[in-house]
Amino acid sequence: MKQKSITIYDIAKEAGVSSATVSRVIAGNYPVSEKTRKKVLDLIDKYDYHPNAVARSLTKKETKMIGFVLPDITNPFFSQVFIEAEKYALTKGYTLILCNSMNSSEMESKYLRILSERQVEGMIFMGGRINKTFTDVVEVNELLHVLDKMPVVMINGKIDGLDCYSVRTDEARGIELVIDHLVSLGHEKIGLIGGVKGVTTTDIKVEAYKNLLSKYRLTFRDSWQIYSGFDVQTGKEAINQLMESDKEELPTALIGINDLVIIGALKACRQKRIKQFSFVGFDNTDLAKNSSPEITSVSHPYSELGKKAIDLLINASKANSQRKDILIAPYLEVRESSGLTKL
Amino acid sequence: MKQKSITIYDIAKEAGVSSATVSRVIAGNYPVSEKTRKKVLDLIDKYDYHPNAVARSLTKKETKMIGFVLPDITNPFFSQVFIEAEKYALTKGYTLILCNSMNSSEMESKYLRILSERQVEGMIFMGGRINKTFTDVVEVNELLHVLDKMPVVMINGKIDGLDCYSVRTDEARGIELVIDHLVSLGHEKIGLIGGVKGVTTTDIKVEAYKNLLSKYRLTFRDSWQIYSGFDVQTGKEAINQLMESDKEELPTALIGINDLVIIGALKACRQKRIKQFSFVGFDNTDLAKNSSPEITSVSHPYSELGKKAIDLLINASKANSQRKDILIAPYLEVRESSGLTKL
DNA sequence: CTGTTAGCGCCTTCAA
DNA sequence: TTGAAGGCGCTAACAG
Repeated sequence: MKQKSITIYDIAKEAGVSSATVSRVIAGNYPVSEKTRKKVLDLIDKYDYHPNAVARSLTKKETKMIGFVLPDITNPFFSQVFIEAEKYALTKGYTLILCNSMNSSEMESKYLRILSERQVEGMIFMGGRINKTFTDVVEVNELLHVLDKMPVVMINGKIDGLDCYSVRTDEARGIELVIDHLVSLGHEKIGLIGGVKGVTTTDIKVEAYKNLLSKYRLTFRDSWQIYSGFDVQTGKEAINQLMESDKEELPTALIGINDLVIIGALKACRQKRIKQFSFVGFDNTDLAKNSSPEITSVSHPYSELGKKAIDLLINASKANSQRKDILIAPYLEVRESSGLTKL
Repeated sequence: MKQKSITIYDIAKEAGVSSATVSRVIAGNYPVSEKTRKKVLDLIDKYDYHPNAVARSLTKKETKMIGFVLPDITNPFFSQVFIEAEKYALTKGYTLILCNSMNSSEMESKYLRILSERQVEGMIFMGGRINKTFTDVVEVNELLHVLDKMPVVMINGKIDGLDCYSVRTDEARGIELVIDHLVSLGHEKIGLIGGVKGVTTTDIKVEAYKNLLSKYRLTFRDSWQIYSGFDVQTGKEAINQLMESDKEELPTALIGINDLVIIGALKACRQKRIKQFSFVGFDNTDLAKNSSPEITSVSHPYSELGKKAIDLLINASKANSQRKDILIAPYLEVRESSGLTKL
């Protein structure tokens, strides 16, 4: 392996033209006579020549690379957005660099530096520091430095006072979809489990939940809205806590802050042989589809989120007329779990 | 945004030294007087200067980038390896470029070209063309071109006659772990469902399965080994097919080619109210853990696979003494599903 | 339509 | 211990 790589000069010399001409043939942006064009193309083919993107980046001061920072790509919630962004970026000639911060602020900082050194043309953030309601000053400062050099898009997150683009799922609308669905099935007592107070996505959902109950004049009990967390275990805990409250006044349907919480809740109910709840999850991950019973879930507009994020970055320099904040509606994927109790 | 970026020259000028000296301070590989060193470092700090990795790559002819090509990062089987590789690469100063081929040969080819142009120092392949038992000539030729320029590692796949590195899970050993486990639970009639004949991972498992049954003198029926596919639906189909065969001679335990197939099988059994099988999956994805019942599954050595792949690439140029093929043992994650039938 | 020239930002001899 | 100079491979004026 490792043969000396051939350059634009080698092609030029053998074709009896200058390197500039070869460059023009490749770029196709300036006129070249058909004859020399063909000669050059033949040689390019003969030697299987490929232009060196590093050299090109240095000259043109554009790398066609975008950094994508998220906590953990094994989480389908992130990977589904990422993959859509990648596919779309490819069609636009951009390459993404995925950076898994593993929820570590240090790793996130390290990646910020690396991406910056590698001269990416923009960064996309999803999860991590952009989802804290109370933000860390040092972390925000790092982002400010980045913003000095390139455009930034935040997906499903936002930090106040940071002048960057954002693309978000309209989660309040998601909760509305769920409640409409449950009400149409006859439910009037609806609970919300999971999440952590102070995390943006939780706060938005809880607020929407309360507003809608009030708007629809549905019953509300403090004990029906249970903060617990984001994983399976906390879903179980939420059920335990719920069942310890007044048995006379239990909800008939439960909305989960995400699918995992619902999976936990289902497990707890199965163990305790409880069959009195209908369930709706959030995120529409593969877990929802493959669970038994299959879980009705709010689906983020994954494809749109990914594409819009890329579009915003690519067009950031051109039109500063474009909207900086984009809100996209989710949709409801109805499956078995929301029809468990017949009312 | 987009301020003119400062260079090594700006630092040099203000420090009253040459750019070479600044370069030396940064690299730290040549002696520099303590006084100028400090002066330079102070300025670097003052201007928050970061060296331009693109320019460095061009001069040093090393990009510290590695391409990682796989079919679909939303599949946890791939993402778990990728993330381990990424974490490890980071500690070695390398950045990975993830390329999702979406099982499209065209996209895979396109990415090969892009990675090559971007001057990555090596490529890792997982899934896709490297898993076909019968290989496409054109596809192999493309890989040969790549091999001319850089080292290549294949994870859990191999193409004969291609001189590249490989890291694989010892899947035959995985099947042995499963059968040992099932035998220890008293099973003597064991089936294997899922997969497609001609796909390497299927072939390896089926062969190991047959060998071990014969070695342990366990009953074998042709109807107990059912090719069907790799997803939930095909798992259901396998059960349907199995139940149409001689009812007197059914297995008591079923091994799945992967977790999804077992999830499908569990669904089918629940629908038909069949309770006569124990189940073991393969891959140990989050689906296995979060399913009900939780699925016993063979876990790939995800972390080792990822790390070894990176190590092989990084050391490819140095020691050609290292082994080119590495086989790593999987382990069994025992959960509920293998204990469903008491014998 | 085509060649010449001057960088892009950095590293690495070679000389001092 | 330091500076000058050349070059990595390509592109973008500027001439012609």
